[in-house]
Amino acid sequence: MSGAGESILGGLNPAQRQAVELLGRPVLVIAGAGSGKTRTLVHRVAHVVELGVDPREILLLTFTRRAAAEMLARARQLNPACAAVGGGTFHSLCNRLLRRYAARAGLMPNFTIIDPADAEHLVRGCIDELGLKGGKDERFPKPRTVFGLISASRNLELSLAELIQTREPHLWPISKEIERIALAYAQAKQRQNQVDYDDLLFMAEALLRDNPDIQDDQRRRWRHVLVDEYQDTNAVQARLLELICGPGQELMVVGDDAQSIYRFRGARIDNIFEFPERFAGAAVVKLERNYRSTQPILDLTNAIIEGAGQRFDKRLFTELLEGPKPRLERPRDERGQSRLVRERIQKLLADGARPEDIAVLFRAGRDSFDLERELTAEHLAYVKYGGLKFLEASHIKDVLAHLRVIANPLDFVSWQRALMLLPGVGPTTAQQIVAHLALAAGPADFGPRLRACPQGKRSAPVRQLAELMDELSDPAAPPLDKVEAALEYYEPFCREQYEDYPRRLRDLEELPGLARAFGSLEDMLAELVLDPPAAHAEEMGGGRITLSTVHSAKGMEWPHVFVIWATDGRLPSSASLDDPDGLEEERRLLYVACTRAAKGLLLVAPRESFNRFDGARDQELSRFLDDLPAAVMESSGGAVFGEAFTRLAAAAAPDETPVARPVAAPRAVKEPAGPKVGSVAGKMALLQYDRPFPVGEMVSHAKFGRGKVIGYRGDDKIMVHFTGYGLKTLVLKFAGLQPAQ
DNA sequence: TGGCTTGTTTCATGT
DNA sequence: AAACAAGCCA
Repeated sequence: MSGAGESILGGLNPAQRQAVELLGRPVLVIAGAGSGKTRTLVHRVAHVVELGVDPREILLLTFTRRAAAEMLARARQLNPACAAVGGGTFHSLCNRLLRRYAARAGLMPNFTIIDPADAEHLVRGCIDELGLKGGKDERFPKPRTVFGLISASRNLELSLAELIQTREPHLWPISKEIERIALAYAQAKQRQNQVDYDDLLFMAEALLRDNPDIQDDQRRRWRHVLVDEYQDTNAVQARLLELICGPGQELMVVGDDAQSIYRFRGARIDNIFEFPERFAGAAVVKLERNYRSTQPILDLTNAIIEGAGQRFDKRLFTELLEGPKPRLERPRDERGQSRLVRERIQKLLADGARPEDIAVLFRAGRDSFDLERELTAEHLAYVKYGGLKFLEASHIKDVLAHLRVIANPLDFVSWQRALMLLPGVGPTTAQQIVAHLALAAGPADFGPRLRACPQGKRSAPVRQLAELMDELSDPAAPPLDKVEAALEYYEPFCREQYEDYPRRLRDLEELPGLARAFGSLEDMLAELVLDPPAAHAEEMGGGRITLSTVHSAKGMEWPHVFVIWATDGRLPSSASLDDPDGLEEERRLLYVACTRAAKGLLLVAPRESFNRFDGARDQELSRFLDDLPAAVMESSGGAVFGEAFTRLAAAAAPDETPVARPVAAPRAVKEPAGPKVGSVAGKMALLQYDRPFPVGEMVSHAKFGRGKVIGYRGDDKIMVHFTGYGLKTLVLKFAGLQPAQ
């Protein structure tokens, strides 16, 4: 065994090796971006299997199912026995627990899991039911807003009243009504045997907390627990971990506070900081050596994160010194951006890069629409992650609705959806039919009841639906057969309803392939809701460029990365500009985006964007890039600072005819042109008078020796790249720098 | 009355 | 793109 063990540990650096081998106490691994975090987790799994631990007693909790699958595949390569390791997300673990102990959790075992879109439907139903529509003039908040509050209140574990006061103060007068909706929503879920994402966590927590025998059972079941992306867990998830992991079990959590990007969903960076208190005797291991990126890329990312209030101090360093500097390009507009990115991609491909080596990252799903058009026109194949999900597309939901009512006959939301597809059936008629169906004893009863109700007697389409239900309710039929029956039934509706039906029918073709993997309809639906496949995910291996939101790109890396829309208002998103904590998260988001790059990084920030209301609007460079030292980036117009200067000059010069800007009253917009220009001018002054060492010059420091001035941060700090110590930010007043020859 | 059509509005991030 | 409101028609 020692031979194999050696080979597993062989390629690890000392810190990684320590994390892999440390047993007998809880371990917190602080893993900087690209520091071999996944490698460490995978090797630890394989290592303990080598030591003789039964792989079925190992639990690997990750942020997405995709991450779990990838890690387990890698572990299997090290040792085939790792195939039996248990892996998944907190949500999927909770799902399994709740199905197994449904009765004791107060559920029926065939409960359906609803996604936020379903939840909003339910909430809308509750608002109607309570008669809260509001009069002519007064507008009641949208279901989306109300559900957002309900979910936030649960994730942050604050009362609705508190949340409304701080987050949506204008809704304060109707907070009582919102509380009534929240209650009605909870009751509706219970009546319909449904569970939302938040319920999965809280109900599993209650199950473990209130049933010591189940908790013991879990604690005995898992000898080893490993948790990835711990910085993005929320309060319940941390408590669940405490419930599952007692003394005597081996626990390792891995995270990076600089990469926490799910605050909006209740993630607590503090879970990391509190780990040593909550798990007594914990050891902390830091992984600081970066294996992914070249030094020029790290110089940029270190500079970006420098401005954040980081608490676990890490110094990322690498030995990959060679490589081009990250570049910044400022095309005129979105089309220019798309063309530029497309051309650079074609150049990379011509130079021998593979499509799968290239990724384009962005803040929001829609930020890539124009680029997608450009890539499609040039026949460049891509996969897109994030944004609209496969499951959220209405045609997919339509088909699944028919299957969901079979799995859970109480799922009236799905009934409503299925019925409203029929010609002549709108909300009211659907409601009437549902009233008849609610009396059904089970799926086998649906067909007869549909035929017997008044609408069924009159309408041929309703009778067709009845036939489908007869077919679907056969308990012996495998999920695949049911999916195919539902697809066959739905196809004509799809052709009828959607102009772009060929694309949608192609999407639907994915379903049978997914169904094959599952033994029961319930399992299939649950997995599908918890881990929706990426849109247009066609067969792998064909070699496709990746398009991804920054969130979905977490944990991934590519040799060549493009970050598009690096402008103020997109990244940072305009929605977070007035919230300092939200803004901090935007900075980390840009950090995560840039640290995905191994060799090449290109940031693109169009100079203007167009939208229907305001016409063309000038776009400022993202504030996180604007205040960066010039030397960490190259841009086509020279240094970044030159960029700002060009802008200043352009603003001062009376431009051509004031371009067709709508005369209609502009909406109240922040950032009037004046002060912004003023601040740029202020910067120029600083450069001249307050910055004693020119960028690019060599300086010397008592402790760090010789280094090159990379740039300044604000008025009082200087950034210097020291030979042997890497990039440092020093307070000018105290640094005692001397010019060096 | 209820369903359907048309125009308007709005749109992070994701388990 | 899809949800919503308003107005039209059976």
